[in-house]
Amino acid sequence: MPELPEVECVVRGLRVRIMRRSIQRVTVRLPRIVLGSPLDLAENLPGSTFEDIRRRGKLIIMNLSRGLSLLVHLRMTGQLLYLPIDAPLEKHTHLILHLADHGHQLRYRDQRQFGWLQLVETPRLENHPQIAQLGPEPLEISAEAFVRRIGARRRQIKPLLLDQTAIAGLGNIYADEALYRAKIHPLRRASDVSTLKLKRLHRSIQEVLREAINCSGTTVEQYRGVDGETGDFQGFLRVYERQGRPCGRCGRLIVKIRVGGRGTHVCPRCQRAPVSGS
DNA sequence: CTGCATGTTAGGTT
DNA sequence: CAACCTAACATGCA
Repeated sequence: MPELPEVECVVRGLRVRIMRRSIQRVTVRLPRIVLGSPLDLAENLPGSTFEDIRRRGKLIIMNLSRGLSLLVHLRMTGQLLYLPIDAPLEKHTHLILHLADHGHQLRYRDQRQFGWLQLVETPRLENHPQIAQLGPEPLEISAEAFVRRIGARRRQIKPLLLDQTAIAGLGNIYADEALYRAKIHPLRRASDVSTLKLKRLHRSIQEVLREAINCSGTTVEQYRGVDGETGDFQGFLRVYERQGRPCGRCGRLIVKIRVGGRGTHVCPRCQRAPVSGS
C-alpha cells in the first residue's frame, strides 16, 4: 500500500519523467475516480504543463501552468505509470494523460478504485480540506514537537499514528514497524508512553521511512513505481506480515493482533502490553 | 454461494 | 472537541 515512502518514490519518478512536459489530451475511462470538481479534467487539463510535483503526507500534488493543480491520492492500490503510448492497456486503467512529445503517457491504474484524482485551482490548495487538515510531516517535525503533540493525546498509540491529522503519511506497515523498533506496544495510550520512548519513536519513524525511501518503497502486493518497478523494502520488514516467525531481537514469535480494527503485528516480548484497564 | 479481510477516509455517535 | 466505531469502496480468497 502506498504510504509516505512509496508516494515519495512516485513523486521522484514523476519529476524525472514529466516535469515541464505538457498534457495534450485526457481520457477518463472511469469517471467515478475523478472527484466532483467544478473544473472538468478533460476540459481544463489539455495545454497545461507540469511545473512542480511534490508530496504532502500521502497526497501527490502536481502544480500545473495556468493556475491549476492536480491532486492524486493512491489509497490502497493506485498506481501512476509512465508508459509508451503503444504499451498494452492494462486492466484497471482508469485515466490516461496523453503527453506531448516522446510517445509516452501517464496512466492511472487502481485495482480497487479507492484512489482519486482532483483538479483544483492552485490558490485554493491551502484551503483544500485534504491538505489543510493534515498533521506535520514526520520527516520534518522535531523530536520535541513530536513528543509534545503525540504525548498530549490519550488515544491508543497506533490508531493515533494512523490518524493523518495527528501526523501525516504513516500507514499500517510503517506504524507497525516504527512501534516495533521503538519497543512500544500499539495498544498503549500515547499519554502513557514515557518521553524517552516517544523520542525513540520519533527516531524510529524517521529511520524506517528513510530506509524505505532508499529502498524504493515496499511492495506487498500492488505497489509499483512510475516505471512499473517494485520496491525492495519488503525484505527488510521486521514485523509486518511476519506473524509466526521469530523476532530478530529476542526470538519470540511475532503475533498478529487487532488494534482499532486494524491488523497489527507485534513482538509480545519486545513490546510489553499495557496492563488491562489502562 | 457467504462472509470476511484488506487500507484509508468520511461520517456518525458517545 | 477527543475518542471511538462503522460504512464504504472492489476484489480475492477461505
